[in-house]
Amino acid sequence: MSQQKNQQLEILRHSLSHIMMQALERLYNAIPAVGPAIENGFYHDFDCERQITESDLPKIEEEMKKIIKENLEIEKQEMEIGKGVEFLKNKNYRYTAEMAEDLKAEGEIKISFYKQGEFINMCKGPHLASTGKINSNSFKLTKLAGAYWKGDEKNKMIQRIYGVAFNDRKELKKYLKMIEEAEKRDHRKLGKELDLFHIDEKVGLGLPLWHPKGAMLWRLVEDFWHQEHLRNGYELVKSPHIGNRILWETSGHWGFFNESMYPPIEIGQTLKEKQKKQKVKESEEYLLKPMNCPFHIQIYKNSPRSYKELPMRWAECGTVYRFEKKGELSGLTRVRGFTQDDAHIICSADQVENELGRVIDFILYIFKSFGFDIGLINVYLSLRDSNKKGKYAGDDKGWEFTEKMLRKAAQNKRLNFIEEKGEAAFYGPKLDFKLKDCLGREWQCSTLQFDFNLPERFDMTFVNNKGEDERPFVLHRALFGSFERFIALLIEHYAGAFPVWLSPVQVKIISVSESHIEYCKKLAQEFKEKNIRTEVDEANETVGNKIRKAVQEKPPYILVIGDKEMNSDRLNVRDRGQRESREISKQDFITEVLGKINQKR
RNA sequence: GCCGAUGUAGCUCAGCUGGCAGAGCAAUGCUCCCGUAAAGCAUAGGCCGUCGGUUCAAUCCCGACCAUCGGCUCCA
Repeated sequence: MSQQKNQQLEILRHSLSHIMMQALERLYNAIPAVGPAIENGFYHDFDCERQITESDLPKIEEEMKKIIKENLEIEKQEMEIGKGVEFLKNKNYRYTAEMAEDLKAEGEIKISFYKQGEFINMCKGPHLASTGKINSNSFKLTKLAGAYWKGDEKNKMIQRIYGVAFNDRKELKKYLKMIEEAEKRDHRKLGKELDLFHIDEKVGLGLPLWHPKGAMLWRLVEDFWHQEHLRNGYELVKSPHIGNRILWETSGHWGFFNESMYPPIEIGQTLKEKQKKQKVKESEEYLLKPMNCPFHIQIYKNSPRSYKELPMRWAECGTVYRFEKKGELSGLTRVRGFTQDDAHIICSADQVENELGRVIDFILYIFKSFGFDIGLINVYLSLRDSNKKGKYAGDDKGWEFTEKMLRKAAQNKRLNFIEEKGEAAFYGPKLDFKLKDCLGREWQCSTLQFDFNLPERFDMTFVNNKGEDERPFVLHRALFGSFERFIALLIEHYAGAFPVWLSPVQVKIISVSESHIEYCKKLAQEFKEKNIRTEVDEANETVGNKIRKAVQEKPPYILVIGDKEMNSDRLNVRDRGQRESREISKQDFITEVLGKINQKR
């Protein structure tokens, strides 16, 4: 779509948001808060005594259509800011009034209002010329939500209604159909259908259990990860799941990360002693690790280091635990125990630039290997919000330097990134790569974090070529982010139809009748010895039914084995996505499958 | 954690205004021995998310809690 058309659509959506607000005011005397255009539609926040429910949406839509039909002219008016604030206060538009006051505090002199019929509110605009410009069939109110005023959970929660909007009914229908299709790719749905994983209440929320096929998928991803890291000059390290409180106090997690950490485990007695309520003799507190970095740093500190050893690139698939709020948990994309494909690069100041570049290249290579086009990935440079200094460790100078270096690295690699204030980690700025799930929600996967704080806190040093102690930098980076999240996005990306090298079952063999089962098993064994993952369906069912079930499991190849195959070296292959089968010699088939396995890029 | 919706068999879902809980698939057994998207018969499977309340009687009405889903906040 052209940029101009996009802008027009954005204006239409924004105007619709005002129309919805007008309807809400007419029907329920609601007080407006913010109401922007968003991707595919709009929303409007409002405060209202009545709790709006789903059953109210048709009525609101109807009122909106009435406003469209009234064809009210939308006019812009300007006011001196003091007068504007007064005006809004008189209307009891307390949220908009507060925003106007904020603008005033920032030194704004004038503010603009948009008026349509009896409805008038402060707004930057632009808007359509009149409400009648909108096609009544081109929008739909989709969902209700609560939202904190100004996005701060300390503030009051007000109500929000989302809508989707397009130029006409056809586009709207197309979009709704697309969403319906996308929902079929949902990893939570496919995880069940393909028997990959489940989350068990008895085990705990946000702690997924991987079934054999899911665990195989994980293993394949991890094997690839491992191989590529060795090729890229990394070494592996390994660390435990819990660490002494002192470690976390040193790292700063004890103070800066305590909202996301599980409370400590008291050590100094057994469970049995605790159950008997015996007194603890010597108590130590251990914490489940929310990050791997302090362990890697302790490995570094285990012996004196020389500049000749740098850079060190230490990687670990480390399982970490974070106590996420219940309402934030979601399938595999947001869990409480997850495995990061973590690595720490410890280097000197003059090596930083090169190392940052190498990591960016590695990230892009990994995405490409799993079929994610760079165009699908949103890149963010997450910076400190210098107004909220309590949230961050370290001095201004360090932040300025690291932010500058990271920005430069991203620019050098020609990344199309967006800068976001207030999104940095507590110990440094980061470059985040986010993928969209089937419903268009963004999830951070790769991250490259530039840390100048932990080296300080842990007093990391190396001896430079002048024989002096020097402080290294630490780059934290994850390519997948977490296996759980990345695999979730992989499942959705491929809609469960994984490329041959990633398929948990590559070849599904179906026996025509009882007499062929033995041969099928023999064939399967032969494939397995060639490292082709094979499964036989020997059920007492018709071929048609077994085909049907096999197709639902989405293996790349289905073989139907009967007399014909048993008495020759030919195989009958049905490729995924094809309704027609083909014939091929066994040898050629094996060569073909092995070729596909090696084809991963 | 907050706002809203939802919760019936392993899965997908029926179940009207309160009156003994239903189907298909899957499972198990038997029959059939079959060539590219559902063979036949039979059996088993339920604390209707949990706990309270109202009622002669609750899957159904009310309340609390738990979980899931969509948002908010937070985040890999």
